[in-house]
Parts: sequence; C-alpha cells; structure tokens
Amino acid sequence: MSAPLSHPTFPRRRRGRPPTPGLRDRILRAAETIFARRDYHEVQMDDVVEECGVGKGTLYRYFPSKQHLFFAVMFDGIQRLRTELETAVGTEEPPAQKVHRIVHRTLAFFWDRRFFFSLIHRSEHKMTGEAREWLRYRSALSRVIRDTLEAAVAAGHVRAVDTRIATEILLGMMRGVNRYRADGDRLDDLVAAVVDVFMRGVGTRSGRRIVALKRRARA
Amino acid sequence: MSAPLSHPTFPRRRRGRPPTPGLRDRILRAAETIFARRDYHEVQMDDVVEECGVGKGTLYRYFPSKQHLFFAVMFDGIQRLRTELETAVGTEEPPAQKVHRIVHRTLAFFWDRRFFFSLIHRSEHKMTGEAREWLRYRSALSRVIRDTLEAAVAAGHVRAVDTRIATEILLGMMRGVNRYRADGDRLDDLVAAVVDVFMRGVGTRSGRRIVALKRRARA
Amino acid sequence: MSAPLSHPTFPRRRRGRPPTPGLRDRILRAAETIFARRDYHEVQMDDVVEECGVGKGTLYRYFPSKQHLFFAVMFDGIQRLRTELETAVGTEEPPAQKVHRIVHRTLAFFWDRRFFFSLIHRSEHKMTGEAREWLRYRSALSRVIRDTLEAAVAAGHVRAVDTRIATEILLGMMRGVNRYRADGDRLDDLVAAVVDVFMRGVGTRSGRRIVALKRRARA
Amino acid sequence: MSAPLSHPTFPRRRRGRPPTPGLRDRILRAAETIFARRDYHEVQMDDVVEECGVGKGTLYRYFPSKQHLFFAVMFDGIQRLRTELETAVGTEEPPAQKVHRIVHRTLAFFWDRRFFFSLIHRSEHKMTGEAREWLRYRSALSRVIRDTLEAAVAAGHVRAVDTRIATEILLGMMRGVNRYRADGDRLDDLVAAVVDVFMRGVGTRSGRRIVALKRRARA
DNA sequence: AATGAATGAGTTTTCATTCAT
DNA sequence: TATGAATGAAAACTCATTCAT
Repeated sequence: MSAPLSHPTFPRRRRGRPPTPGLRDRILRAAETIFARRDYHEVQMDDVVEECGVGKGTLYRYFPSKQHLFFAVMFDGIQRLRTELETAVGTEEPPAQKVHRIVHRTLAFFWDRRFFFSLIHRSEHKMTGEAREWLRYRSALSRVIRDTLEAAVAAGHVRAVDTRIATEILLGMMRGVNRYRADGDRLDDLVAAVVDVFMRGVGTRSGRRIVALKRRARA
Repeated sequence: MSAPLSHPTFPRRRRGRPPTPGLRDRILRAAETIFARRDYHEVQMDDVVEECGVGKGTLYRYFPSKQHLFFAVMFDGIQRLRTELETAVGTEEPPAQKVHRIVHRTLAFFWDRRFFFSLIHRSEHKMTGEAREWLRYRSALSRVIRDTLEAAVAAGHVRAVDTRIATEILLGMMRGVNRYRADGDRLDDLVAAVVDVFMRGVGTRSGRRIVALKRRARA
Repeated sequence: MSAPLSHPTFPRRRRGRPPTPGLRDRILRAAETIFARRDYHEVQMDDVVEECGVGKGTLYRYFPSKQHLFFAVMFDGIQRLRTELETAVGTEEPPAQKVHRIVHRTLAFFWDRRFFFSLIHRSEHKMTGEAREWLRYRSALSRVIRDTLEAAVAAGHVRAVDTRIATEILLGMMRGVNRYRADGDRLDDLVAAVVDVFMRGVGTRSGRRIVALKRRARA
Repeated sequence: MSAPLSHPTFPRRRRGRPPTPGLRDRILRAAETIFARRDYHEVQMDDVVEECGVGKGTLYRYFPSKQHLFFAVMFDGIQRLRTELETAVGTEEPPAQKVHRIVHRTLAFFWDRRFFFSLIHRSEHKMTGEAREWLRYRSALSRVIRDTLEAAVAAGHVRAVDTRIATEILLGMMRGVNRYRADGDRLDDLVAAVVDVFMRGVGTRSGRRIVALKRRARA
C-alpha cells in the first residue's frame, strides 16, 4: 500500500491512511454556513454532515463535540474578522478615517451572517472553559476597535470618551442596523449611516471634518 | 347592556373549583425569570414548573406549548416596555429630552433581562404565525421611538436622518452597552453615554443644546 | 337545614343535597355512545364529561375510575341484550325458529355499536377482577344462545354438534357480517344470510324445513 | 443492464458500519409478539425495545413512529397469511376442498395471535392514509377467500350465495372459535367444526359430498 | 352533591455521541 | 482513516385522577 523503499522527504511516515488534506477546513466552512443560518440548537450534527458531505464519525474525529465544533467556527470567523480589521487599521491614515474602514469590514462580514452569534449567552452556571475563551476572543476583536478609538482620542479626532463603552456602542449600532435591516437596504448606505452618527457623536470638530472630507471624496 | 336579572358585577357564582387567582401571572413571571436567564432551548418546562411551584399540567392548562409560553412572556414583556415608553413620551417636554427618557426606561427594563431576546431569530423558513406576530410587536415598540425621533426632526432638534435606521441604531447602542457591560457599570452612566453619543450624532445644534442643559440640570 | 320537627314519610332523611335522580343513568348512556364510537384508549374522560354535560367530579363520584365506568357500560349493555334475548327465547316457538329471533335481536343491538367490544382482551397478566367478571357476563349471554341450541338438538332440529362451539360460530358470524358490512347492507338481509348459513350448517332436515317455512311466511 | 465496471453482485463495498443483518426483521418479529399479546395502547415502545434487545434509537431508525411500526407488523403479518392462502389455493383440487385448506391455514396463523387485530377500528374520523391502506390489505386477503368461493359456486359446489357476505361469515366464524376457544380445544377440531358448518351451510349437495369424502379420507 | 381547576406519573420521540466495519 | 449504523439519556406533552370551593 505504501512504497516500502524510501521516503526521503517525510521520514516520520505515519501508519494507516493519511488524513485527507483540507478536510478540517471543509468541515469548518460547511459548519459555518449552517450555524450562520440557524440557531445553535436548531442545527443538528446530521445537517453539518450532510452539508459538507463527510461521515459522522469523521466529524467527531476532527471535533470532539458539537460545542467544540461550534466554538471552532466562531473562533475561526472572529479571528478572520480580526485579521481583516487589523489589516484595515494598519495603515497610515488618520484614525478618524479608520473608523470607516472598520465599520465597512465588520458590516460586510456579518452581512450574510446575521444570526451568527447566538448561544454565546449559554446558561451562566455552566460557564465552561470554552465560553471563557469566547470572551477572550471577543475582547481581542473589540480591542482592535478600541485601540483605534484611543488613537483617535490621542490625535484629537475623538473626544475623551470611555473607549470601552464607545466600542460597545459602535458594535451595537452595527448589529442593530444589520439585524433589523429592511429588504432594500444596501451595505454602503448602512455603513455611511453608522459612521455618520457615530463620528458626529464621539468626534471632535477636527475629527468630524476629516470624516466629512473623506466622504465627499468617496462620492 | 346588562339584563337586570343576572347580576352584572357578580355575574353568576362560578361553579366548581375557582381558578387560583393570579396563577397565570405567577406562571408568566416565573417563566420570564427563567427565560431571561437561559436560552430558549436550555430552558426545560420542568424548570418553569419548579420556579413557580405549580403542577406541569397546570402549566399546560394555561399555555398549550412551550412556544406559546415563551411568546406570551415575550409579548407581555415587550408590551409592558412599550406602555412604559408611551407614558414616558406622552409629556410636553421638547422631543430631544424625550430621547433621554426612552433610553433610561429601556435600559432599566433590560438591565436584568440581558438574555431576554434569544430565539427571535428562529430558522427563517419556518416563519410561524407566532414569529410574525413577534415582528408586529417589535415594530410597535420601535414605532414609539421612531415617532419621537420624527417629532424631534420636525421640531428641528434632530437632523433629517432616516428615522427607521436611526431607531435601529439607538436600539443597537443600548443593546450593546447592556449586553457587554462591565461589572462596575452603573445604569445612569450608560444611559448618559448612549444619549450623549446618539444626540450628538443625530441632533442639530439646538437639539444638542437642549440635551446639554437638561444634563447639567440633572447633575 | 333539615326540618327538625317531623319527617314522617322518609324517617332517615340524608344530610346535604340529595343526589340528582337519574344522573347515574344519564352518565351511563352518554358513556355508551362515546365508547361505542371509539376505542377505550381513544376515549378521554373529558369526552364523556362533555357528552353528558356533567362535571368531572360528579363522574368520579358515580364511577370510581375509567375502567369501572367502561365495564359498567359493558355490563349494562350486555345485560340489556341478554334480557332481550331471554324474552325472545321465552316463547313456545320451535327452537329452530328462535335462532332467527336471536340473530335479529343481536345484530340489531350491535348495528350502532360496531366498535363496542374492544379492550376486552386487556393484557393478560393484569386479569383484574373486572375482566373476570366480564367473562362471566359474556358467558351468561352466550348461555342463552347455547341453551337454545341444546333445546334444538333435543328437539331434533339441530344435529348433535358441540353447542359451545356452535354458539361461538354463530356469534362470530354475526360479528363478521356486522363489523365489515358494506354501506348498502341492510339489517334484515344480513340476518337472513346468517340464519340461512347457520341453520343449513347445523340443522337437521326437519330443522331446516321449519326455518324455511318460517322464512316463506315472513316474505 | 449492469455496467461492466461496477461489479453487479458486490455492487460496491458499502462504506461505514454495515447494517446489522436481519435487524429490521428482528424488530418486526419482536414487535409482533408484543402487539399480539397486548392492545396497541397497552404496548410501550420500551417493551418492544426490551423484547428485541435493540436500542430505542434503532427502533426509530427503522420505523419512524409507533404507528408505523404497528402497521408494518400488521401488513407484514397479513401479507404472509395471504401468501400462504394463495399457495394453499393454487392447486388443482376441487374448490370445495380448498375451503378446508383456507380454514386450516388461517386458524393456524391466528392460533398464537388471538389479540392480533385491535386498533384497526381507530376513530373513524381520522381515517389516516395508513388506515386506508389497512383496508386495502384486508380486502386483498379476503379476496383470496372470496375468489375461491366464487370458483366453488361456478363449479356447482356452493350455492349461489353472496360471496362477499359469505366470506365475512367464514372469517367471523374462524375469529369466534379462536377468540373464545376453551383451554382444551385443539386446532384440528376447530378447523373441522368450522368447515363442517360452513360447507353444509353454503354448499350444494355435491359440494358437501366432496368435503365429506375428503374428511373420511383424512380420518 | 356538584363542579371544574390542579396535579404528576408515564409515554413517545429526538439527537449528540459511540461503535463496528 | 472514514463511514454510517446503533445507542440511550433527556425532554415535551397527556390525561386519569384528586382537590378546593
């Protein structure tokens, strides 16, 4: 079955059938589309199995439980979003403009994931390690936003508000307009609306001016 | 209207064992505390039964299914909140100040109901009649806010923004600060922060001034 | 509450409200129509309650359990049938003709009670006293038929068959034609068919002749 | 018919855990013994599970509900009986003798299934698809008998009776002697009794003679 | 006595997880 | 390794019976 003579590149050849490459990712992706559509408890492992065309045993070989799978999906997604945000933010633009990028990327990410975050509020008493880890991931994400806001404060673009609270306010705004958006709503309009209200709300005179200039340029 | 023979106030000595007075409300209240703590699917009917010290059959006598109970709790709660908001809004104050009242009442309502709204995003394809009714309730609630904003626009306190979107933004802000609030956060501070950002964000110069005056008065 | 002075006619006057006369029978009758339509387990006490317009507590005052009620209905019914059969049989006719009367009365009785006898075969291991009593009632009923057959044997109208088995055969025939009768089937035709086959089957030459004569007379 | 590449007899090494061979039949058999002993509503799925030593989930994997299981048992049983009857009837014997075979096979089949047919008379108003199918099965069974009788009429062994009614009469006779048989009753005696009465009842002179000859031969 | 509300043991069914190829 | 069959603990709901007027 396996060539007995030589295996120069991978000296430590494992026994048995080698793992199908990329299978873990395939599962993860399939699970994401499922979890993004329905609530955690509405999703059945059979659905995931069907969506990604893999055997149930295989699923459990890669993820030891439904919860593990779910959190893996969440972490993966939030990680990707964080990476995107970090990229968006790692430029030389003035901080006030970065807010626009943040809002755009975030809303775009959740555009097709409106129901992505359920379950997070699991019964408090069984705050498992996983749930704690979720909080860590989440705050790593919001950290990116918060840091941007702090830089904006330092640059005099944003008033001296509590950046933690301001971050939650911004995230909440985005969730609100996305979760209950109307059929005709378009991404760019909602982005504009959110940025507009938020930056007027927390910006200084100069911060607001920067955003306004940028907007005019875009249009 | 009432026949003189059958006494209207004591219409007729009801026969059989009379219903335990207030039992329906007791169940509703117990269910609310349970549903507010855990996700719909984590809640078991036995929990509700235990919480309000009533027999399981009785539960089902008043609410024919778990879903019915859940929606009854939701509708009841949202109804109460709407009534509160309508009261808060039915004054002669300038519209800009009403926003403060709205935010205060709403945040106070959800302060102990952080996990109150789950499940609302049930799988879309089984949009049952109940779910549709939920949307009606929800929009009746947001209507109160939206009307206030429109009055504020008319009064020149708020810019000519899309009030539907502005409403979702405001609701989202409140949800955000409440859902992920820190341990030390106090209600009044979060109210102030939300009103501050929102009214600066959407207010006109005069609208902002009114809110600022009021705030100074409160302090 | 009770007149203290004199009660000449009913010296032992009971306390409290006197029982509603005829209530027991009303319940029994209502239960019969219900049980005749549906299987024991399909019938709910609430159905019975509704059918006879009596309170549930009252039902249980007269019959201590669903089983008791059911058996009371059965016994009552079978008793009435037995009485009818005894009347039908207590004439001076030749025995062979009595068979015709038996079949007619029995089929007429079950015509609207096609599903009357279910449950009789309760789980064998819980052969309660009630079930035993049922067997006694049932054999009292079949006894009437069997006696008639024995008289017919003695009279030379019926061959020397095992009358116990012949009785079951006759009862089985009747059940069969009634249970699976077609929509257009009329009582008299089925009676004729059953009597015809049965009497040819067990009758002697003279017995058959008697039945045939009678039939011609009827037509 | 079969592509040469995919081997027809071993079509393709089925993947995953192979179904336990004969499990469906094992369940069906276990369910039959249970349902044959107790009434539908007295039977609990746990009983079936225990009887065939299979997990509850497995039960539901093969039969999606209690009703489905029940009807599967019924259809299976009645099917087998029909096959037996068709075999018994598919000979060159004179029709009158076939009746004897029919009675023998049928009584033998029900000998240990005395309580097999309950529930069939479910509440009429909910004539589900399954119940309708039951009627089809049942009439397919009785059809075999009826056809035999018609052949017997054509052959001059049976009088010109209504064969539909005669069939129900015969089935009813068999049910009666079996359902209320005494402890000492033996199958052959009951078969003889039923055939005797029935064939005398419906037979012509020549039909009776044939049966009588056959009986003497058997003895 | 009569009534209808209240009760909870008991049943069907689901679905995450394990197991045999 | 990958697969799908097998499993059983857990959960919603029913309904005969009891209880408070």
